[in-house]
Amino acid sequence: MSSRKATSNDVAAAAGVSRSAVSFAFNNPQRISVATRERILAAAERLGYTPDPLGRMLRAGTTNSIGVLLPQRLAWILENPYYSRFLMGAGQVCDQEGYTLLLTPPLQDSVLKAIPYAAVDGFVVCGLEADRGEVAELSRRGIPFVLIDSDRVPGAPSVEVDDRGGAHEVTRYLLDLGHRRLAVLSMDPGAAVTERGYRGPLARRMAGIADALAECDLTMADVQLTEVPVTRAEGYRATRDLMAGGRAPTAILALSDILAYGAVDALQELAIKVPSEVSVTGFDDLSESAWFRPRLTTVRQPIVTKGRMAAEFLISAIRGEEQHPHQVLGTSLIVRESTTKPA
Amino acid sequence: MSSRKATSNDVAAAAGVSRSAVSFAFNNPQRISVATRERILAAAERLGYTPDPLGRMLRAGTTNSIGVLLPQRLAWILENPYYSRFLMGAGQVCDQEGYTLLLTPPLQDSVLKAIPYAAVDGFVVCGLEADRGEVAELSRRGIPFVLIDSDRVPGAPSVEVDDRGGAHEVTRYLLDLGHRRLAVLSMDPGAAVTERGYRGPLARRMAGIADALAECDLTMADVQLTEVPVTRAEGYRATRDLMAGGRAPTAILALSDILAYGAVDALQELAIKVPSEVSVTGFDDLSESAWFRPRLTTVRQPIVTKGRMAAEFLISAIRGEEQHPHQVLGTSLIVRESTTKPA
DNA sequence: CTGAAAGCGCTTACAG
DNA sequence: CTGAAAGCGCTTACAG
Repeated sequence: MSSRKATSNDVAAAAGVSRSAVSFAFNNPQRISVATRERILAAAERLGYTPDPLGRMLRAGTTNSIGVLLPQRLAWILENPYYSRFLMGAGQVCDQEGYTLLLTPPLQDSVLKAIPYAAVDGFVVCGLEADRGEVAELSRRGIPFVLIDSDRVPGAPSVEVDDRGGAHEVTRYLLDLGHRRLAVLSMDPGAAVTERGYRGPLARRMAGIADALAECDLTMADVQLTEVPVTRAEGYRATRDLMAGGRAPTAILALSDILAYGAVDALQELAIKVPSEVSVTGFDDLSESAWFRPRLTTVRQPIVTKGRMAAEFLISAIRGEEQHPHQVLGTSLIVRESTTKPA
Repeated sequence: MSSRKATSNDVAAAAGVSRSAVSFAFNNPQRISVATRERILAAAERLGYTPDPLGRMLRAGTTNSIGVLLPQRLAWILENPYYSRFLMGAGQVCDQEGYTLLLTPPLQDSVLKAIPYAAVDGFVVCGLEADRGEVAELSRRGIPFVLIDSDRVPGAPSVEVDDRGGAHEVTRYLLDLGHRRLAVLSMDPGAAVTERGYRGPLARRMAGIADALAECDLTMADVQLTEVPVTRAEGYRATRDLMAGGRAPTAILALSDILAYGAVDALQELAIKVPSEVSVTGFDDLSESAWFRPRLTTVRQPIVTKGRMAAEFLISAIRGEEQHPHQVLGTSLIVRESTTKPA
């Protein structure tokens, strides 16, 4: 038993047949006689032969794998329940269609650089807020891709959510309840983005908030905006700071359920009653939000559906079927127990 | 612009050089003159050429990707926070070492079948409770692998947690508090496993519980065992049933935090106070458990570390460095607010 | 029923 | 500094 991996050549030699026969034994049994086949299989077993997937893929021109091109390192992505949900949706389709899922984080901090190294039949591209050549690189590679959580790029298929409408609806709801001292707890857009304003879903949510404020003759200057990384601990910390400040809000509008959980944690610790003293809203409607106490009022976005559709569109593009240029999914306001009129 | 993807051949022809030169232009610039290089790059740009990753990988004999061989469909795996944590640990290492992560679910319901189709340099194998030839197939493929959450297989490297010790400790803790009417809320081991008793981590946890019971002259027959799929809703449902039964427990020992959350949900809905009327314990110590109300008493297992170690061991094996045959990580009982003496 | 050949796309010794 | 050749491992028309 040599240490080198056995190839179809070795098996062919051992069984006294050609490489074609070996391949047929594995992939096309009816093309060779039973006797030959058994001889080949026995030799393969003895040598510990297994067809090399890379050779197969190169030959077939297909990997049966779809890539998820991620905007951040894996450790951060997988910490975020939003991405778990999204990947679950994409995973459903992979399960169904027999694809594996390649998680592709930036290479040397560059999404662009990761593109040419992934052995996949297509990409779902996540959170590409500012296109820094990624779309061009993707087209150059000549494999299909679908954008999600991005700004719209002409000619690039995408699956989006009506973030603007969702943010408008929840803001309007709080305003209609009578709240005027609003705090917005937003996700940190990251250093790169600030120079030219918001991008992607966050920009749309901000616009939605502004829309609603304008309807009540208010502007963004009338709300307290805090931007933090999306973790429960950061939501907690930010809320403690907020409540310690001069003009405490009567409602906290979080742009993520995770941040809303942290906000409630902080308020409870400060013995401030939710919702009677301060209302709190989230965004996403993660499954925990229905179990959370108080049950969280939030904007539901169909995260799993988004993942599912993105993967479905991608796979039909891979198969050369119909093209789906853009798809916008609706949101809905889920009113539960964490909101009420201001005291 | 033809629809066929450009290859290094096309670029070579367009630039009037050999394919070697094209390769050098991309991978080894100093081997050719600046002028030639620029001519080649210009041609590549014009033709939209990008080196094909599959050709490159086949040649190099390396994919820069590690596979995670999963025991269930992606949709189920990604629904389970346990796996998110585990993948986060593995992801940390991938980030650091520049690997991508290929999620490889069973193919046609067979873990075995998925093995030869994944273009990876090695596998982390999860939850292989009963070895049905997977280990042999893995060895045959001739790439390194590390087992997680498995029974020990001779010669197969693994990273484990001291499930038995953890289960012993929490059971003993409840017993020492004075609880004698215990209900154990366990994960459903799946149809295949029951015939020959428990396997893997679940078997070890059961053994740990039995150890502790024996120390108080009790046996498994003295506890109420319920087995359900690991979701909060199932934990909730099972607990409602439990409390409706004849001899309601004074303590519920859940073998997963998720199930413990569901148990508390049910108790709260039944207006049964936790912990004063019924104590509840979990297993895992997910990050939410510290935020949960009442803060959950649970067995902490180092899930992220497990993922990290598995990936580290795998990568050093891929690099032909030292071998790490078996590693057992400790657990610890985290006592919080969900447990107290029986009423 | 079986084999020799071509080719998927790439890179790296080897000559010149 | 540059090119022709070999080869990574596979499969599938094409002959026989």
